[in-house]
Parts: sequence; structure tokens; C-alpha cells
Amino acid sequence: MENNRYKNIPHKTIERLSQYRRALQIAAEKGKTNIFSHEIAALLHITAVQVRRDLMLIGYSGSLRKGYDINDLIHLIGELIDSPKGQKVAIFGMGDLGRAIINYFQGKREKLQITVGFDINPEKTNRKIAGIPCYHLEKITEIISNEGIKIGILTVPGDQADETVRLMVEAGIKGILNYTPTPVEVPDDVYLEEYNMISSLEKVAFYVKEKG
Amino acid sequence: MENNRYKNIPHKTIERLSQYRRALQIAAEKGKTNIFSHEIAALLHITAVQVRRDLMLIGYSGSLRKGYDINDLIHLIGELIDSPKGQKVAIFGMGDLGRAIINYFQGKREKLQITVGFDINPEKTNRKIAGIPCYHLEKITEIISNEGIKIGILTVPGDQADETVRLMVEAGIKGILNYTPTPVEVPDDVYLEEYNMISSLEKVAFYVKEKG
DNA sequence: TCCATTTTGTTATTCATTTAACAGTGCAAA
DNA sequence: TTTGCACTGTTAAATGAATAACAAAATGGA
Repeated sequence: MENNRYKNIPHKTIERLSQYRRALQIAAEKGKTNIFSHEIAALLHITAVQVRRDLMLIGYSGSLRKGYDINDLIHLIGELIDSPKGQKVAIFGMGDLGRAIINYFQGKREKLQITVGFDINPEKTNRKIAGIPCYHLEKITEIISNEGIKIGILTVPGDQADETVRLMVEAGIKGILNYTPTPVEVPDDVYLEEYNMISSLEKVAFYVKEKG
Repeated sequence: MENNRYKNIPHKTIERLSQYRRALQIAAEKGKTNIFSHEIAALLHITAVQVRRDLMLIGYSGSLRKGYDINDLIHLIGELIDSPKGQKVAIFGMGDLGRAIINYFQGKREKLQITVGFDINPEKTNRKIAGIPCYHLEKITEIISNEGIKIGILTVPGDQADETVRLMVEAGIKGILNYTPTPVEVPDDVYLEEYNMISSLEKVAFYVKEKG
């Protein structure tokens, strides 16, 4: 029925696969060729069972005596989570956070590149910021559709979140990572991931208070 | 047995309470005094049942006809998640992300203030950055214990994460928000929250690919 | 040869969280 | 009054995720 075999993988597993890959790449750089589930687990501070279960879900089998072949596994995870041609990412809001994210990503992931930024401040448009070209938000439709960009990171001020998301969706963005403190809504065919930094910090503060 | 009544509140509820409060504050600024569960739900794009269930868990009761009293509820959430005197927060790693977080937080939360930063780069120490004083990491014990800081945000490069966390724990930090791509480990009496930006973006990319 | 060890792959169980169901209540209008 | 409506508060069911349990396989050594 579906043309892909991965529809039923839990969201949390997808996140971990991304982390497994990073750990595996570091291990590979150190010259390691094989790795056991408990070694991966130790690197991520999770359990070996969880690693094996995740790998089972993507249909990868290791060898009983040598564990998993690092290069094979990196390759398989890549096949699962990357797009073959790579995906371009746009960033909306060139404030401190936006620029920090761009710098943070530079060169980190070959298949996922932030290629353009948008802002409404004339001082931040029609020039390069942190190495990427930035345009006024009014050019969104033109640029997003020309470049075939499907993924957007939202870092505008909270009170502009709703309107910016509306424009993003209209322009054809299909996946949004929302870093504003404002929850937004998207149509069913757009994937939304929200992260609220303040909530996270308040959560930490709460548990620190409770433990003390 | 326990001296607090909130030990059994789900983690996810704590996160949402922080978001409820923000939404309530905005509503209050607009002159609203009462609010229904379905109105809060609409603001956060969640369900009214979930709002009511969360509020039930913290023992707050609304009025059948007028809904919830906004000021009461803001106050109650504050009592639950804030410390009466406020809590100071230190940031470790004064790179782009560290500075962005500081600017992002400025004046946002009265009870939670980033008051000091640490780095190992001499160019970034013994001066103010983004308005807060920054010191060399070797002063950590002195400053953290003098100031009574219990919460730390980690934004150092991934390969320095483990060592920095070790120092943080040693210096008395009891809650860590880890924004590096490296998972870290802490003793049982330290609360750890990790967020991996790259995993999040790769997750978005994965679901965009799958839907398309 | 056979036994102990170590590891994988998978099913079963437990735990956490969300969603659904519904009883109870107060007001307003007939 | 009484009926209907629009809420709240709470218990029950369903879903999602992590953990536990264990069979099966491969190796090395007794």
C-alpha cells in the first residue's frame, strides 16, 4: 500500500537514529569498523536494548560476534533519513538565534543545508549574513518555489510567528521547526516540530527546586 | 512522606504549564480576566481536555460559568514552577548560540536570570558579553558557589561537553540544559535536559521526505 | 565434542501520556 | 419550574514508548 517501509517507526527512534549516526561517524573517524549495541548505548547514555530495538525497526542486522558494521549502518541510516539529492533549508528571522543556528550548522550536515534567510528589517536584507543570502520576506514565494525549498526554521519574534507561518505554508514549505515561544498551527500535510527554550529552562528550574 | 505535593506531575505537564502561563499573561495584558479551557487550548493548539486535566493535576478549580480566573492561575503556576527568590542561571560557552540565548532571555522571565557566562577563550573572558559578565572556566567553583547558582546552560563545542559537565557538577550545578550535540551523563541528584538541534531538523527533514 | 560466554533479535510487559467518555453544576430562557 | 446548554472535573480507555525477558546463534576453550 505505501511505497515506503518506514511509516511505522516511532518519532523518538528517528531522533535517536540521527544521534546514532553522529556517534558512528565519530567512531569511524577513530578507525573503528565494528561496534556493539552496548557501545553505542554507552556513547549516548541509553540502554543497549533500546539501540537493538531501534535497529531492528529499520531492519538492520549485525553480526553476532562482531556487532554492527559501522559503515553499513551509517549508510543505512543515511538512506532512511536523508534525501538522496539533499534538502535545502530556509531560515525565517535573522536575529541572534537565526544567525546562531546558521553558524551552528555550517558544514555539519552535507545533505541538509541552510541556503537562504528571510527577514523584514531592510538592514538585514539583500545581503549575506553568516555566509548566506538574505531577502525580504515579501520575496518568499519567488525564492522558496524557485529553489524548491521544503523546510523552514522559524526564529522570528513571537508576535510574528502566525503570520510568517501562513506565508511559509502558502509558499510551499512542508516542514517547520518552530523556535518561537508562540505555538503555531499548520495544515495536515505540513510537518511541525516546536521547541520552546523558555519552557525547557523553566522545567529544569522546577526539578532543581523540587530536588533541593 | 514528601514535603511537596507536586512530585507526581508528568514532565510534559510541567512544560505545558510554562506555556499556559505565557498565554495567560498575554491574555491578561489584553484586559481579559477570565478564560475557558477551550480558549487556552486554542492558543496552544492542543485540546481543551488536556488543559483541564493539567489544571486538575495542580489542584486548580475554575468557575463553571466564567472559566478560570487568569490572575489566580498565573499566580498558582508561578507558585508551582518558580522559586520564591528567583534562580540564577549560568551559561557555559559564549559562542553564537550562547550569546543568542542570553539575548533571547533578556527580560523574559523575572524569576530566572542568566547572570554569568563562562568560556575558555581569553578574548571572551573578563568582560561583559551581551550584557553579562564572563569569566574563564577555571573560576567556575569560586563563582558558582559564591553566587549560589544551581542551573547551567551548556553551549560549548561538542568535544568539550563531557569535561565541562564534570566541572559544572563538581561546582554544585544541579540542573543542566545541554544544547551540545554530545549526550552527557550526570549523577542522580542532577537534573538533565538535552536538546539536539540537528536531530530535530533531521527529523523534520525525514517527515517532509516521507510525506512528499 | 560439548559447555560457558557473549551478543543479537524479538516478543511481552510495564510505564507514561493522551484521548475519550461522562457525571455534575449553574445559568438562562421557555 | 423545568429544560437545554455550555462548561468543569474526573475516571476509564487507548496509544505510544521504554524496559524486561528470553530464545537463538556463534565462538573459544575445557
